[in-house]
Amino acid sequence: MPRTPSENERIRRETKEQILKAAMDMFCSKGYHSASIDDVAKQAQISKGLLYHYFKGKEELLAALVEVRISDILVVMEAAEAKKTPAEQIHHIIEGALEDVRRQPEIFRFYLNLFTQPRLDPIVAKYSQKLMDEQARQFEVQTEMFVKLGVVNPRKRSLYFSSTIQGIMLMYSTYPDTYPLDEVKTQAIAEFCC
Amino acid sequence: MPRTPSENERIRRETKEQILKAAMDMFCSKGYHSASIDDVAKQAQISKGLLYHYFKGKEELLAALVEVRISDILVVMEAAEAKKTPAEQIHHIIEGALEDVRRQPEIFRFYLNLFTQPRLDPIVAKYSQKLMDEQARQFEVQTEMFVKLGVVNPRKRSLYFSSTIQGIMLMYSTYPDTYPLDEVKTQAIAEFCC
Amino acid sequence: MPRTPSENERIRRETKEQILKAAMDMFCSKGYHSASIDDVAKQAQISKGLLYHYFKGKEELLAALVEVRISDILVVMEAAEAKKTPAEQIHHIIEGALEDVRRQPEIFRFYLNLFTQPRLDPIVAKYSQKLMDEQARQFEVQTEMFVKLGVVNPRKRSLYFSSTIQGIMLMYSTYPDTYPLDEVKTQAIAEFCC
Amino acid sequence: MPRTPSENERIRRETKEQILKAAMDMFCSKGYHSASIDDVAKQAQISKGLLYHYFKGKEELLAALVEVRISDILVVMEAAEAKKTPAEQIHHIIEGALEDVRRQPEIFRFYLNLFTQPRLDPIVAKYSQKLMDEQARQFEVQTEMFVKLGVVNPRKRSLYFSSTIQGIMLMYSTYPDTYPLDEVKTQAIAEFCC
DNA sequence: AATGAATGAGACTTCATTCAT
DNA sequence: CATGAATGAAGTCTCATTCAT
Repeated sequence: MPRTPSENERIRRETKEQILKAAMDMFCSKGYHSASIDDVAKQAQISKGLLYHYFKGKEELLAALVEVRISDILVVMEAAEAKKTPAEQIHHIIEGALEDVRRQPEIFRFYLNLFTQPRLDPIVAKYSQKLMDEQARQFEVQTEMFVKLGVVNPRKRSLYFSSTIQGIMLMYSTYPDTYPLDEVKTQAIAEFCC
Repeated sequence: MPRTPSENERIRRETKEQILKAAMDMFCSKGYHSASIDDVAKQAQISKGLLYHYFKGKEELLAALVEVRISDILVVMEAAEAKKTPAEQIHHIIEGALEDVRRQPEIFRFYLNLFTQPRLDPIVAKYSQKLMDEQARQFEVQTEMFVKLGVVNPRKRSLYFSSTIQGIMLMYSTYPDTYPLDEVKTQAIAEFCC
Repeated sequence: MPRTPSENERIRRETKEQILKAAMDMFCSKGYHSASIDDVAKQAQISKGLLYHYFKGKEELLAALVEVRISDILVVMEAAEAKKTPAEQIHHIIEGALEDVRRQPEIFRFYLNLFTQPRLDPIVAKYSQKLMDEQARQFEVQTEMFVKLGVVNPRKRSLYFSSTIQGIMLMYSTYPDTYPLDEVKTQAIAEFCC
Repeated sequence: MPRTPSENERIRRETKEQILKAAMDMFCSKGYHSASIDDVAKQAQISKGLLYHYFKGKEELLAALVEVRISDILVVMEAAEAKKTPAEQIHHIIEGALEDVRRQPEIFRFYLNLFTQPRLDPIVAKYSQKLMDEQARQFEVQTEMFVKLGVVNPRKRSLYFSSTIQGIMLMYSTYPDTYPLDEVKTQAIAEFCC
């Protein structure tokens, strides 16, 4: 008795989700290169064959995860843009970024790791670039906020802001147990939100 | 007649140096996991066998490079400590860190990549930890400088300072062609050196 | 449709058997250290990868073969114990041991070779020890037979018996073409079975 | 100032001796295949290069050791032949063989290991064969003793005798700490020397 | 949709041997 | 006589991917 098409569709979606979650888990805990397809399939509790049925290969898993990451960034930025004043907008970016790294420091580490991957790595570089492109696009949006805020050199200020936030995220994800994220967040808000 | 011990010593030193340089090159351009021993040997223009004559394995190459990195960090910090006023000291740290990343952004990227490697990676974690330990030690030294500077909460300030510097280095090494390092450096000096 | 679990089970069993047979062949003809995994895989007409799919490594092949050997020894000893009189029991041990070496002198040679391997060989020693332990256990059983036989010093007699049988097996497996196994067997039976 | 020819000759002999001793040590403790040329050179406290100056390769080391073994066997057999009565002759063989294995069980193990090496092992087989040939030659000498002793079937008796002695040596070298060599020796003498 | 048996390229490493000095 | 730097073939093992069912 064959499944109905809609049921098939649901199974497909759920299984894909399950695989992506497993891939994120394994990539985070072992690294993209060290995590094997076997690891991912076992974590997702499916067979290797089925994994290949859903994703063309290891690379496509990475691609899908990067897509998710990009859309996550977009969500935060769009929510920020929806705020009325530029101060609120920047405040929202800080909150969004720092609360995200607080929730899932390993995931941030993973993307940062991707980012710092050698550009010659034939597979990884492509997706690293995608992330960089998206970040550059969001940088323009953010700079516009500093323009509205009326600072002297908005582009430079925006860059310094990004550097600081990235640095905080880097350090928190490195020392998640001891880094006083709240206090540092306050300091950042004080410096950039007026 | 055998070679004299001193000549052997010279050959050993030079070949080791050559290998380490090749290893740094390949690890930077392909990443630690993706660069093969073959790659390193070819880059160093020696046989795989000779590489193993000098280093017990791939891991020992990494260990040696990490040692070099740690001693580089130490040199900057000691030079900073030798300065008379705390403002000069912090200024020297900023200069040291940012000029280093300007000279060799890929090398900074490589160590950052090591840093963001999953802690479960059995080989890499050990050396990543070594770097973290050294950085923690240097953080204490740096905090002492902020104490002397008389800021309100020196530890918090020191942390925020480190986060900012790390963030700048991260972003510069990501966009070495467009990032206005000089201007950002000026901004950082203005913020932290008084 | 996937294969049924039972069919997979069958395939696994058969392939494993095939590999173990090939391993025994190659170990016998080239020795444990000299036979390469490639040799075994080729002999079994499978790929190296599949071999590793079934056995964790070369050592596990050896382990599996030693298990088989131990169970072979057990079978003979249990059959001997089932006999009614001690004379019959000892007679059965002689028959079992000598007919085994007659059927497969190379296999006996292989295990003897394992036995005489240096204790420091990190891999081999473990399995050599397993064989020795089992032999020691069987020696106790055998000594009990000599007790029942009523000889003066049963332990010493049992040891002398074992030495003789081992020596015969050693010499037959060394000169299988010329050694008069039947006549020597008769001599041994005459000496030990009354 | 060059050495005198005779001094050179002495150095050569001593160094060769030293190397052979080191080779025996390493082969016994690690096995012929597992012991590396480096191991032997280090044990002999000389350089690899010098070892190759004295011996063409690993195989020649084995050859030289086998020569030594053969001449050791010969010494015992000739001493036995010099005895007056056949009973004394056989007694001397027993003493010679068993005291030898008592003194150096590992060395006996090593040669037995060589003996049980697969015949296809291209290197080892040759020397294993040499040992077998010599043993066969000595077997004839020994059989003649049993002829003089007046036993019914001297050839068969001689074979049974060899098997027993070999078995005792095998078992003693396997359990040197617990095997009651003296008592078993007495038993063997009682059985074969009258 | 689903399984896991099967493959083969390529990774790390060891080691007998050669050679310049 | 003596050294140890240097080589390269061969070995063990991993893993992304394919395929029959």
